[in-house]
Amino acid sequence: MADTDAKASNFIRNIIDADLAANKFAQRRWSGQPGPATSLKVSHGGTPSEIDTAKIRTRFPPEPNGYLHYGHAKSICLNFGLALDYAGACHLRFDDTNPEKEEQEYVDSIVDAVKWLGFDWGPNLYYASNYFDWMYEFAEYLIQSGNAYVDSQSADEMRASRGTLTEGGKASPYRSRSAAESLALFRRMKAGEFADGAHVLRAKIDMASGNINLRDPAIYRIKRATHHNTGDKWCLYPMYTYAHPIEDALENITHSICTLEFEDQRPFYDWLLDKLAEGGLLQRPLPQQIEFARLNLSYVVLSKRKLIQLVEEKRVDGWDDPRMPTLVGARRRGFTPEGFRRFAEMIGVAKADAWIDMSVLEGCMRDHMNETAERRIAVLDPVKLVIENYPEEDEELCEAPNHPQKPELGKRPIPFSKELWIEREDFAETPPKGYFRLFPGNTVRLRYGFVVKCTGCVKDDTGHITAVHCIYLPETKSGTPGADSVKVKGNIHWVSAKHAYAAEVRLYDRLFKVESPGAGGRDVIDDLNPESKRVITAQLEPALKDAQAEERFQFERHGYFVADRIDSKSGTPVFNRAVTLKDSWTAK
RNA sequence: UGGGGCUUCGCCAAGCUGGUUAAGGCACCGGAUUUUGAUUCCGGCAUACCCAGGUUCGAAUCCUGGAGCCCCAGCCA
Repeated sequence: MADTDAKASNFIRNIIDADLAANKFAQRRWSGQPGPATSLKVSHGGTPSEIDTAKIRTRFPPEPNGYLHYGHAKSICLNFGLALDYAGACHLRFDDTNPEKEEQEYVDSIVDAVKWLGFDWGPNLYYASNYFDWMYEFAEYLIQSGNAYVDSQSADEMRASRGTLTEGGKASPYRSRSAAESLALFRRMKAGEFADGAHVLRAKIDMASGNINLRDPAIYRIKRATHHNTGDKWCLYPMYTYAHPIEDALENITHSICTLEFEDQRPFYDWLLDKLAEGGLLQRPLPQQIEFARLNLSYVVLSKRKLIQLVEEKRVDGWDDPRMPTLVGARRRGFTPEGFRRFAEMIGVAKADAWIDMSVLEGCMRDHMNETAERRIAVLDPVKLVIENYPEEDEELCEAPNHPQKPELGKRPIPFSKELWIEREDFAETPPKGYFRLFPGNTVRLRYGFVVKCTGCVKDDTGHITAVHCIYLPETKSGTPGADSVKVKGNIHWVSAKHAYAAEVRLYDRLFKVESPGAGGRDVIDDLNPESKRVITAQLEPALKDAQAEERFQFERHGYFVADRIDSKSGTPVFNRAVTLKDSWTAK
């Protein structure tokens, strides 16, 4: 994955370049562990802290409350990619400050997903919840320095006095409470003396600010819930707004990259860290928050609420359904990590709201698998082809290259006999204009086999074609001197009927049939593509019987398929279609 | 005049410390190769940068005014 080509410029790289040119981070120290400035004077081992050797530090900070999706892939590639390019480090950090929503199951799946995408956080796997003690101490400092107070209004009262988008808010009657009184109350909150919601700790900033986030945001709330990591140690938990900047600072993050909706939060981010640095609690330079536009993909929904709906209403087969835009789903679908990385590179990073067409992602997957997937033959909609002049009991081997552009991947034998399966759509009794496959009187090559001439077809009482007939030209076998003695335009694939492996194949297509599912107030359910999943029994070349779970192939003239990692059994793989081949014929 | 942000080819996106023929990718359209109607290759593809004024020898880049779109009133993240 060593990318030597210059990366496309973007505004974040420009910021980093400027920071590095100014030597902004040269004196940062890092003891090897996250911690406040006070812990940096000497490291935990008792020796002086070292200069941070990571040129930059970024982080991917998911909340473990759901499965990662395509949108996260963009952020992961961005953060880890930047760290790689700049000889920095990227931390995987669980932003687990709300125990009511978070579960171990999700942290496990997130770890798997990031690994699967090909990234490595080394020793830098962290949990916000491990910083709760420091966050608490910092909060006491804020109270003592007059920058925070305990508010005893109800949630409703707080909302009412916060004002509106166009009018400032009014101060809480508790805003003028003395630091000593707030501190005492805060300690009692920690000790569990109050019911949930009875009090809240608020930063004291500016109730009249045009930016609502600066109107004394709540930073700690009482919440009795068992935390997946800290258990029942705490009954009050920090809010994201307060916790996130501190997490970044404790971890020496240089560039804290997040999505646009947090832009209004940045003034608070800076305010908080500045106050704490003033108090000697954090080292400077402080991390800086940088916002970029999140991924919007056509034909896809990425909102957690809607994804949950799909799963709960059983519109899909779970979170890892190959049609789901989750990373676990993508993996089962046969999408590749390289494809995602290519996609992230291709769409770039900017601040303008952009809609990327799903076909771009599909194209990236196609590109990558075109380079890497071995070719195999599969007949998805089989109809018999009977070779009239081929002896009944005979059979012979033909040879097929595993990759047309990579001879080093070798060849494999495929058996040939009198009765073959071919694709129903490769025969036409009356061919449309421009059609150059099988039709009465026409010759085509059976790919890697012989040239055959179509003699007609057989139908049942209802007019349904049950078999196609042809004669073969024995001297035209692929790889023999006479192979090219007969020129043909058409080239179709086939599988020997008596040697074929009949397998379950799932043909997946886009989950939604419209560009913006759920737009205009519609229920996303109404926009579901009824043909997003078709399960068929296909006739595959015998070699495919040995496919290993998660092995990917190009089924020639069809697309890219993967042996399902869950349902494949040894000797009986089941295949999922990841994406079709580009088709400029049926597109017409 | 609540606050913040965005607007460059069909889709992304460089460029924005003023002077380039306005990068690059994807898509698309030609043509060549091809035992995948795939791939690959070669060629084409913005006198134009949301609009209107202004400054300047010169503006996508600076100034003024305007338009459109997105985000914010959780004790969610």
